[in-house]
Amino acid sequence: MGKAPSRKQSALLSAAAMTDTTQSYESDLMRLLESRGFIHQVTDHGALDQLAAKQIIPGYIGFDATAPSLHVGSLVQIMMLRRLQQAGHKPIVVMGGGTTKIGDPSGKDESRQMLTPTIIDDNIASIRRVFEKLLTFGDGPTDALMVNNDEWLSALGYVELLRDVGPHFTINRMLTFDSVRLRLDREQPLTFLEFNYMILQAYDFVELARRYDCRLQMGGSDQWGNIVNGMELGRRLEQRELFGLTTPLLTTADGAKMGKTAAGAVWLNDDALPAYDFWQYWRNCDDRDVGRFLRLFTDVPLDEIARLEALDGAAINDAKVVLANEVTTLVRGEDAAKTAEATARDTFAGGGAGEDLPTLQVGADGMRIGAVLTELGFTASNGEAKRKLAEGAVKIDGESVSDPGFVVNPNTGASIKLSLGKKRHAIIRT
RNA sequence: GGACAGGUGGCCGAGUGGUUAAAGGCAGCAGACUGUAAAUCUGCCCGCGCAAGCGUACGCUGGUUCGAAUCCAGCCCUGUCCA
Repeated sequence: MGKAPSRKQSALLSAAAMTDTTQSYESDLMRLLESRGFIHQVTDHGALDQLAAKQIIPGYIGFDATAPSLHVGSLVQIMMLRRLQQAGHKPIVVMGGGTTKIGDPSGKDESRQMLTPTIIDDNIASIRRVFEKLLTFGDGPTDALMVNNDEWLSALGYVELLRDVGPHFTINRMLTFDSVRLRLDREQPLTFLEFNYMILQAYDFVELARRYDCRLQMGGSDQWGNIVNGMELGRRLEQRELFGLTTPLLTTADGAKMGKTAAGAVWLNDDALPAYDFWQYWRNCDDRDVGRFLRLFTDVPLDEIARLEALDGAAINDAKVVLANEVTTLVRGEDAAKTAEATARDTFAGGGAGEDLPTLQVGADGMRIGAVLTELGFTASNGEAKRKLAEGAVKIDGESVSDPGFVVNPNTGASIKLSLGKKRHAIIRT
């Protein structure tokens, strides 16, 4: 309650600051990015603004192909490409098929596993499905494009690469990069293989500039070094001015990296995470994150966001519902969002059980409650299930159950609502 | 190739012969309070088993010992310095 005035004040202040910086840009692109909180660092604000004001800029972001789906941690970058297209420019999605064969040292505690080409190709095809929801692909001047850097990287000759690119990198400089230093400081191995990653990544920018007249690379703030490398290499090899822009490193208000929950990563693909869980992820975000997330991850107008994030106390929950609905609609589709919202309403507000809850079929003889919990993924093991039972965290149709011998056995045709804690619910049927 | 330091549970990090399934912290889960928030306090936090109990675990393999994460040997891996 006491916080109310300061929250309102800060909203006003940020609105004022927003107007201020926004007015200093000529291009729709820079105004849009600035006002929605996408800009952390830009290599040359003014020049990029000028260029964006007078021509279509092809810009790219690189993505991993290490898994069949990207997760929420990549959503800022995806949205960045969406904004680029919204502002009338051309987004290029670069899939790191070639670099995935090597592994990226950036901030990783251990070397990435190398994947076979078949797996990488499958991953790329799967990841593409999310991009198709958020970007418009095609052959037009501002249509999105997806390319695999394996196309050019695997064709490179070692001697040629050394001759053309090698002279432009110094080891001294490379050693100063965070991605490298982190590994050295932590006394973790960094192989020559991985060390070369930054060279290949820089080369991507050169190749994209040649092929598509790509002028801009974007990425997370941890990619700044790589981006600058690419720019400089491109400038030297192509005599062309290139730009780099990074997004703020996105952490939740309590400092954690985005996209991790108890159950694991918050995957974007619908076959990797149920829509209900995806929706819940956003619904459960920290109060302090709502406004920022609305600006970054939804197309809700700024004045509406300003209103939503100024809501006080429990009313901020309305803003979280809007956030969950909007993001889920963008990434999973409108139907998924509606069903998830309805389920949440039935379950939390109504105390019932919505249709979108996870469902488990048990046999005619029922199933021991510990096994049910583990089967649902609510607990990791039978032992944990028993602990939760002892803690009184498990409820059947709202009634606490603590007996580990309890057998869940719904009547035929009927269903039982099983809950672990306040947030995790499931439906059990025979 | 040599010298030195080191490899402990998801992570960090104590532990140098027994009451050690292994201190402490972080992360996580649950309970209380709330608003499906944050903060705070409390409990839990290897697996199997209703339970008694059993099985695994301190880089790997052997050995010493009634008993080892702890001692010994060999090996593997990492770091720093030297060549």
